[in-house]
Formats: sequence, structure tokens, C-alpha cells
Amino acid sequence: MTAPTRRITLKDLARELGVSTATVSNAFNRPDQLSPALRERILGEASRLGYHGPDAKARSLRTGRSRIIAVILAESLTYSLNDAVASEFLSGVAEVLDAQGHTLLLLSSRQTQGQIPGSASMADGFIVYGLMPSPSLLGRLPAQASLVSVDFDIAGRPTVHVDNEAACLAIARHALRTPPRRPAVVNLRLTAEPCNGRITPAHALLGAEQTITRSRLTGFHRALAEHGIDPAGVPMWNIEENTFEVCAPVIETILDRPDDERPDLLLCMSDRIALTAVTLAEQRGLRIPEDLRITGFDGIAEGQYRAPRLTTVRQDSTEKGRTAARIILGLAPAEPSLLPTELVIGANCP
Amino acid sequence: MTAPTRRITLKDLARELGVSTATVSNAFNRPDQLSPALRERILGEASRLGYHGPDAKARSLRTGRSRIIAVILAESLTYSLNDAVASEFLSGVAEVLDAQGHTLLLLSSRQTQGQIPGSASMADGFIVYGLMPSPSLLGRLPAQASLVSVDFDIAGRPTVHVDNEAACLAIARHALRTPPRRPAVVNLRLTAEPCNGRITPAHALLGAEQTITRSRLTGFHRALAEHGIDPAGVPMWNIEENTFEVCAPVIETILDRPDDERPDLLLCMSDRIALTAVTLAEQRGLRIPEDLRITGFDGIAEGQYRAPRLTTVRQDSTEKGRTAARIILGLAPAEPSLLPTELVIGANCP
DNA sequence: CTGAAAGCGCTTACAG
DNA sequence: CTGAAAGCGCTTACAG
Repeated sequence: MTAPTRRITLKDLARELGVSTATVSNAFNRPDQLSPALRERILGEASRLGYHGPDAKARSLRTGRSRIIAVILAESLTYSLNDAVASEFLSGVAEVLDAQGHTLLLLSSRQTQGQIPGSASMADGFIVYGLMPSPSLLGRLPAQASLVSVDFDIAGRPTVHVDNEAACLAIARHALRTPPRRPAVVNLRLTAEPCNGRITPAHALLGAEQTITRSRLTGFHRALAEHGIDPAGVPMWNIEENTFEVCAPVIETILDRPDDERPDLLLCMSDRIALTAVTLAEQRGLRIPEDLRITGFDGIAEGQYRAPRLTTVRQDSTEKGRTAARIILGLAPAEPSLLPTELVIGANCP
Repeated sequence: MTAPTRRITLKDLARELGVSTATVSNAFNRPDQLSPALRERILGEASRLGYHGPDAKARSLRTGRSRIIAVILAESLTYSLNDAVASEFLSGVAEVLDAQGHTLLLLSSRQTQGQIPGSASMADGFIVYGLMPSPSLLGRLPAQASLVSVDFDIAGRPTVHVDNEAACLAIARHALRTPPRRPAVVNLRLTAEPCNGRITPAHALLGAEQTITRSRLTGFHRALAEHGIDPAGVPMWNIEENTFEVCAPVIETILDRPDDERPDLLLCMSDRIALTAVTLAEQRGLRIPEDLRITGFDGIAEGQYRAPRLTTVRQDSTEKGRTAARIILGLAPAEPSLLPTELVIGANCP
């Protein structure tokens, strides 16, 4: 009770013990630099005095490294944290960081302030997920920090990808083995301008370097062409946000068409879209798969634990996260990484 | 291209401009401390030289504040990020932090290393979610940091709670209006020792200060007693983790009992448990609600967007997160906060 | 409105 | 194996 109203520092501890600050620092950081006996004495005294080890702020300034890795999410944190695919990705990142004594800072490129808070620059590395951030945001990141992009490319930086086109080719080929009369595609963020509804020729579409949806669509179109169906004649809808709330009205538009205009095959860009379609179709008394077949993308748990089980492409989002984290920590080579996908055939599109 | 191989600092910028470092600092942090013209000149030169503002590490050492808030989760990050309730909570926290220019650091009290990494001590405040962390972990947090606990109490610290007992009393009263023949309770982490299965008298139970499950159970028991049912005669099961994978085997045990022993009312401690029960009951051809009625807790979206819609208690996890964040940032008084819940009556227990 | 100077708490060559 | 000293990049009274 020597009234330590002030927080105790390494210097205090050194003075108390009659050793230099270097030795105390070594006791915590480089055990081999001092005798075990002395180290014991220092650590013992430290815990007696309530000193929990070198201050992280000072250490990070001195060493230049914070042991913090930031993930920059394309969507808002609110959306991302509630999206199964993004959550799995994050949990993969967290798993590896955790095992390496690193810590996860969550950022969104849709930050309220319009820009990443300055405190973000504390991070040693950045994992950018889902969408090309604005050039100004990218420019603000510390030049020496490492960077890896996921699901899109940043010139000269390592990337983690899934082969979207091949995966969509495979699932569409499977679906088309039973010839549909009226196939249709439900896209996710394909249009240059926001659009929740039918895509018309007037809509400009994003390029393959801006959205993975484009590659997925290419896969669908290749399969359609193989089966003698002109892709240009296949109607497309678009959805801006991968949530039930945003999907539902668009899906309703599709399902409420007259029987002879309603699609009998819905190629969806995500499981969330597909699940919404299943739910709304069931509510309307449509039989799945007799009246309507539906395919998804992602392989989220919710689609596999319900009846009818979803036909989809499983991508291992967790492994994506692990891979990105390994690259950022230098545990894996800083080169483009392409992860496999798996066709999962469920009861709603056998 | 004056070969700035080294990162540019505030000092460099000051020298370049012929002003003091204080003035450059003020240009970024206290616009009112210098003339607009000078400030313009400084900011202009800064962006020309690629200086993006004061270094966060140095600033945090100097000011003692990092603008980082840490959330310490009871479960692993992998689990928490994939759990709907925890995700919603985090998104509420993120929303408020974001609006205040703060940033979210994710920690788990189940960190692989067995303890929180040192970098965590950089945070200005800690939100502890879901479970009392070990005293040693609590002791390692910087003494001057602010702390708020959610769903449990830490002596002398502000807390955010939901009235679990009242909510469970209400939902059980609703369910018991149709008298069950064989009611049962499925708990979540109620036993002192891990238990996935039937709870026997041999099991020690956690206290109300250790787990919210205890308060929920008290609510159920009060309602049962009101209806003349001896709570001691109501069988209980327990589940350790709120996932389909862990719930399913326990639920199967329950549903696979002979017809005259199988419960016809399942009071579940979470929607995840309830949804697992619905799925497995449907697979067995049990009619809901005729053969089996099921209630949940939480009000997650997945339970509301499927048929039969879940009967549950909705708690606003997002608001819980917002409240905790407001308290930690000093935007709300540092006092206990009790959030309301809402009884939601669905088709699986009308 | 502007500047000189101290110091936040630590780590790291370096010398002994 | 141990210590004296420099300095990471910044902010903040304080004096002018």
C-alpha cells in the first residue's frame, strides 16, 4: 500500500529491484538474456507490484509492430457480422491470428465517417475482404503494412480466391441435366447502379475485376450455351444485399408471375437468395423440385440443415480466412491462392 | 521523387515547412490553434509528401488512449462469429463505436494461448460478453481501463442485462395454457461439469451469478408451479454449445424415446436448440404442434423466416451491444441497464 | 497565433 | 550476463 496511485512502469520496477530497465525488459521478452534466478526475481516482484508486463502502446511505438491485424470488410460491420459467409471467413482469420498471438481489428470500408479511423493505422497488416476499397482508402493505409485481398484483386498484392466461374459452370451443368423450360438467374450486386429487381438491357454491369458475381454469371452462361440455351434469352434479376429482407420482395416478384411465365429453374448467386426463394415458394404452395428447382452458392449450414436440403456450391469460407491470415503473417508465401469448391447436390434440385 | 525511402514523420514535415512540430500537430488535431491559411498550407504539403496524419502508435502512447475498444467473448471467436445472437450483439457494438470514430478489437477468453495477448491492453475499454472471465484474466486488464459486463455481473462494474427470469416466466405461462402431459426443459450450459445429455440429481448446477440459464430456469419453474406441476418432476437435458452439431445428438435422445415417454412440450433455452428440435422432429414425422410443442429463446431471424414460425422470447441483442458500447464510451451513465424482451408467438407453440 | 522542450514507456544495439 | 543511453513519433502545457 505504498500508494501507487500512478500506474507502475518498467522503469519503476527496475528502480525497485536495483537493475536496469534493459534487464527487466529482457526478463519479459528475451529469457535467454539473463539468468533464470534473476528472471524469477524480476517476474515475482512484477506480479507482487501488479505490473502485468510491458505496455503495449509503448512497445508498439518502439518496435513498430502492434500484433494487430485489421480486416477491412466491404459491407457494413452490421451486415458482415450477420452474414454466414463473412462470419465464417472472419472466424478462419481469427483462428490463425489467435494461434499466433495476434489480435483482430474489425473495420468497414463503409465506415460512418466515410473513412477508416486513424487508429486503424496501428495494424501491422490488412486483409481486405469482398470488394475493392476506394483508392483514397487504400492510399491511407500505411505504405509499409502488408496487404492481402480476398475475392478481388489489388495489383501487385497477394489474393485469396475461389474459382467462381468453374464452380458455377459445374452447378449449372448439373441443374441443366434436367432441361428447364424457363431458367432464370438471380444475381448479387451485378449492376453498376443499385438495382433490386429485373435486370434490363439498360443496366450497365460491373466488370469481372469489380465483382465475383460476373465470373459466376460467366459460368452459368457457359453451361447454358452448352445446352443450346441462348444466355441472352435467360431473364436475370439482381439483389443488392444478401439478406432475407432485401431478397424477399425481388423473389416475390418472380414467383408471383403467371404459371406460364414463372421460371422453373432459379440459378441463385448465394444460398441466402436460394433459401429465401425456397421459403417463399413453399408459402405459395409451389412444389420443390417439381414446380421449381433452385440452386444456391456458398454451402452455408442453414441450407444443409433444413428440408429440402439445398443444392449448392460449397466454398470453404473458413479456410479462405485462414489462408488470408497465414499470408498476412508471413506463414504462407505472398502469392495468389485459389481454393477449391465442391458441388453439393440436395433435394431442391436433384 | 526525393527518395523518401524512410517513412515521413511529423517532424520531417515541420522541418520541410519551417514551422514547429507543435504547429503541425495542431493543424491535424486542433484547427482552432492556428490560422486557416497556415493550416491549409500544412495539410496541402502533407498530402503532397504522402503524410497521412499523426502516427497512431505514437499518438496512443503520448495521449494514453488508442480509440480501440475490445470485446472479450466468452466462447471462441469461431463459435461467436457464427452464432446469430453474438453476431447481433457485436454488430450493435460496432455500430456505436463506428459512429464515434472508435474501432473494434475482438478477443476471446478462450484464447489459444490461455490468456489474452498483450496487445489487447492497448484498448481504452473492455466489453466482457457472456461469461465471467477468470479472475487472472480480469486482473491482467489495465486497471484504469473502463469495463462493462454483459449477461453477468462483475462487482462494482456497470452491466447490461435482459430480464431472463421474467421472460421465461412469460413464455412458459403461454405454453402451459395448453396443459402438456410431459413437459421437459432443454438447458444451455447449466451444469457445473460439461454435460450433453440428461441432467440427473448427481449434477451440480451453476449459480445464477455464473450463468443466465439459471434465471431462465427459475422462470420456467415458477410458471410450472403456478400450473400445479412440480418442477422437480420435469425432466431436464443440457447442452454445452449452441450449435446444430452439438444439439442434435441430445435432441435425438429425447425424440427417440417411446411415444408414451416422449415429451410433448419442450421448453428450450435458445432458438438454436428449438430449431434443431423442429428439424429433427419433422424428420421423424412428428406433427408440430399436435405431437410436440417447442419454445425457444432469442428471437433470431432464422426462427422467424421458416415454417412453422418459432414461438420464442425476442431479445434485442443489437440494442444490447449498442448499450454496452455507449456505456464504455461514456455516452450513457455507467450504471446497470436492463433491456426489455418480447414474447413472440409462432405456429410451433400457438 | 506560434515555437522550444519535456516526456509518454518501452526496446535495442552497444559496451563492459 | 548486465547497464547506460538513445530514440520510436507524437502531444501538450507553457512561454512568448
